[in-house]
Amino acid sequence: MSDSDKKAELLKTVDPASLPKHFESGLKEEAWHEAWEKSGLHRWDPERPREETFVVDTPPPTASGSLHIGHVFSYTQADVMVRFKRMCGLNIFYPMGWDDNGLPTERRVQNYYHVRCDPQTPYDPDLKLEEASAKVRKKPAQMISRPNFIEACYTLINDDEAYFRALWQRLGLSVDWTQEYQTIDDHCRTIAQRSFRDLWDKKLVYTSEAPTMWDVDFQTAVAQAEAEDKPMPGAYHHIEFGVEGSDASFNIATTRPELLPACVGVTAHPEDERYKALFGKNAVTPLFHAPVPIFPSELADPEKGSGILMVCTFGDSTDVEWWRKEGLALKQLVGRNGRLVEVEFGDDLFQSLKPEMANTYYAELVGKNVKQAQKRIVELLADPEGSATGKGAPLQGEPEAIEHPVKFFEKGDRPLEYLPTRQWFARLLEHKSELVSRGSEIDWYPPFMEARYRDWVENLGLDWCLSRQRYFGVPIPVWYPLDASGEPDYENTLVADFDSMPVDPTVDVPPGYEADQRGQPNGFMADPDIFDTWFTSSLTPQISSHWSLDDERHKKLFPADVRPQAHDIIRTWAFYTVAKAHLHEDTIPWHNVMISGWILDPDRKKMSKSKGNVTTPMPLLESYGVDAGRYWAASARLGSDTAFDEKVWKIGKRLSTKLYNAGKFVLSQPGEAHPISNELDRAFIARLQKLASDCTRNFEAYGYAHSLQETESFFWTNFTDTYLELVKNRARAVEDGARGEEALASASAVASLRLGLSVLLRLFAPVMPYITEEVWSWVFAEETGHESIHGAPWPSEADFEGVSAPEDESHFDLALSAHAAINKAKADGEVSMGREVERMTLATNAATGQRLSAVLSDVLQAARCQAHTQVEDDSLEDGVIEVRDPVFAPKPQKQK
RNA sequence: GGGCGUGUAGCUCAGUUGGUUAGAGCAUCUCGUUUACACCGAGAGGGUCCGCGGUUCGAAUCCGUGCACGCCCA
Repeated sequence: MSDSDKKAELLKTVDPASLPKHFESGLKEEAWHEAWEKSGLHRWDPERPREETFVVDTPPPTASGSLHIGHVFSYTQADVMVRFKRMCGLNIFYPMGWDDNGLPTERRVQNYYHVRCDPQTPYDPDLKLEEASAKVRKKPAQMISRPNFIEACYTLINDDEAYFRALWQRLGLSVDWTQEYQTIDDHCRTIAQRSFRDLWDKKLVYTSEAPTMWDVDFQTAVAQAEAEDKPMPGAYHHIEFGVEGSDASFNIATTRPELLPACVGVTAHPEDERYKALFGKNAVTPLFHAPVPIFPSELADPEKGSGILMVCTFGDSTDVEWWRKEGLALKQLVGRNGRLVEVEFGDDLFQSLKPEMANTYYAELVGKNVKQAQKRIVELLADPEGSATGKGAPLQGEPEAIEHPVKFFEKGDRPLEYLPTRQWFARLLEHKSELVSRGSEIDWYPPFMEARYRDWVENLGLDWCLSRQRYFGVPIPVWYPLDASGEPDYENTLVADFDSMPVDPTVDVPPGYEADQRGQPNGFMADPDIFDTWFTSSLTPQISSHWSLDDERHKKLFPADVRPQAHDIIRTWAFYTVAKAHLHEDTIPWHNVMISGWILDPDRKKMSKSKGNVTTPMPLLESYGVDAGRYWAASARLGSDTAFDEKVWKIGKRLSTKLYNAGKFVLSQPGEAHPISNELDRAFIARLQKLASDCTRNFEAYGYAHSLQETESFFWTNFTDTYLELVKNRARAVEDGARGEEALASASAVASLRLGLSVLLRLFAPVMPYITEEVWSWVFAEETGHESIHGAPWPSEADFEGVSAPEDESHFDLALSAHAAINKAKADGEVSMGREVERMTLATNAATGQRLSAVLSDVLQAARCQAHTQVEDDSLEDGVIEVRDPVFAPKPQKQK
């Protein structure tokens, strides 16, 4: 034995017999999750500087929503990036929140317990609620007090959140669970209310009574971002109007005849010859005989209907525009509950040339909902008595059926109405261009998603309505003084002080007042409303950074590095978050946005509860293992919608199994530590090095899917199926008694296999945290001193420093080709790959033959070739190896 | 109607700045049990790269146009 041999360190190995036959994913997932929690691996270190920190602005899921496979998809994609950054040595700040305030929770509570909140009902401290049975659901909902309702909300969200938390932990999201929050908790209330106060001080919020989109079932205002168009069947009703002081008449076309009593004007295009003569005159409505002004407007489309139309308060957003611009009367017809309110024709507002007739007709409509009222008024319009001209029934012909877009609250069941109500707004319209440029300061992945953001901002038509007439949310921290007659004075709003927050204005008293002045003349009243949920969730970066509460922490965590989210909420969550950061601190909220695609069902349809095509994750995770699910999620590039395909989970599981087995083999090879010296080994390492640098480049551009694909393909085609087979015999030589040069060559193979495995495991680690951790723990944990692979360094130049470059990198491909050529010969001969080759001829051109000699011995050993002849055939192309006249040994007898 | 995206093997998807004969996995067929792995391996077949037109020595890739699908917005 030489001196160097004596000094050589014996490698730590694993005994394959001691390991279970298969990777037991369920058991191991639980065990590793516990280990990670215990070691604090995912914990943020507040002591390290900002430059070394990677801050994630995690989406707080709506815990009351249904859990489906799309969650696994997008949250995994974020976690894969986080795990990469952690291995790059960054101090990860990865919090988790629950978006539990607001309407989704209320709705779930209403359904689950079959209750409704009634602010007039007194609090019942002994109230016990149970999940409503089918029988109970048939009866009217139980009315409960506001505090009882809010208690019920808390009970339910805690259950829902526990369920989500369990999934996240199972999924292996490397979240720092010490940084958990709920958007309803006191901390978030404080941040949200302070946000309001800050905007108030900057004169960026205001209250006004203005027509606002209103959901008649939830009885709350909604913002532009929450409204969506749905195609609905409707019908043009052609109705004859008269002209005051003349025999003239014209027909308007409307889809909302029930708003005829609220008609406040008539308009047509200024260039429309048919109606030019009418501008400046008054029209007279049928049935109600109300005189209303006829005015020109560019917004009237001469091609649509008859080209002339009635303006009502309010049929749609254009009505609001005309009403504002022309200073028209406000005849509000639809009440907050969606029913037609009582009005009296003949007074100053509801003018009528025939008040008695008008009131008789209107009596048929009052109290009806919009749909019922429409049905009735169409009947009334068939009455010739109601005509404004005396020329017969006002309704001209049959209604003409059409399909047209109707605005709905995204969570609502009936069309939105426009109601003038007092609401709070944030000034966004005047900041549109700045918000567009903020968008371009952010790096979007994929880049085209920025266009979605920009389009939305550029098309904003309304300021942000941020008050909601609901219960379970953050209260608007505002009171109004009451004058001597007890009427609120909205001009002198009392906004809570920064330091007093969080406040509940329905309980707390504004500065300068006493509690007993609540509701009294010259006293005060609370604003009863809560914030739009987005008002709070647009502050997630500030909630995590403790904005306004801890400056030092805030500086370390804001702006964040990345916002992961899906593309459906660019107009809401992403947009409002950018707006808040801009308005509060004149900056962007994060430097990067990664936008996940959606999971569609196998027919490429959106998954939704109502369609019944939702896939739930737990059973899949149970049968394929978490790593397989993560593999599926990480196979999809950012931004691309993907049809759900269980096959991909199967492939993930196969990969996990292969890693387990390859790890078992490589790490069971005994030997001493020696450098990688063999040419084939060095050529392999050169390839590996290139792979590692490609993966790093891809990951840095959020191309985790590309990295995974390359790693997987390398692992299979350059490692397990080939390189590993080629060097297997050489690696085992030491066991078989090799000495001297042979022993060093053997050690080179073992070292190279181990380096290959170590690098590949780390490249896979962000995607498949469990199997890679398992294999890592056998040997590498101790050997490297990095107890967890997820705390080990991402593969870099440092891993390859001790390995000298091969003479010729292409030796690797050549060895693979030779191996493949012999395999093909065996396949053609219908013998097993393990069959010995007694003799064969290898044909190559001269140059290839020369190069082949550098790696031939491994190839021949792997192919179990006893004898061979090499011939030159210059008709063969470079790199091509042909096996000629192979003679296989007889099949060995089976041994008992 | 406007914007964005997608269209490649039976299926799910790669395909970089234009560059040999367009790839992978699954599925199919044939063969093979070998001491890491049968939750395996070897081999084979399978393509009008949505259509049309253009730029170019050369187009899945660039340009124009049409079609289909999805999403966002009117």
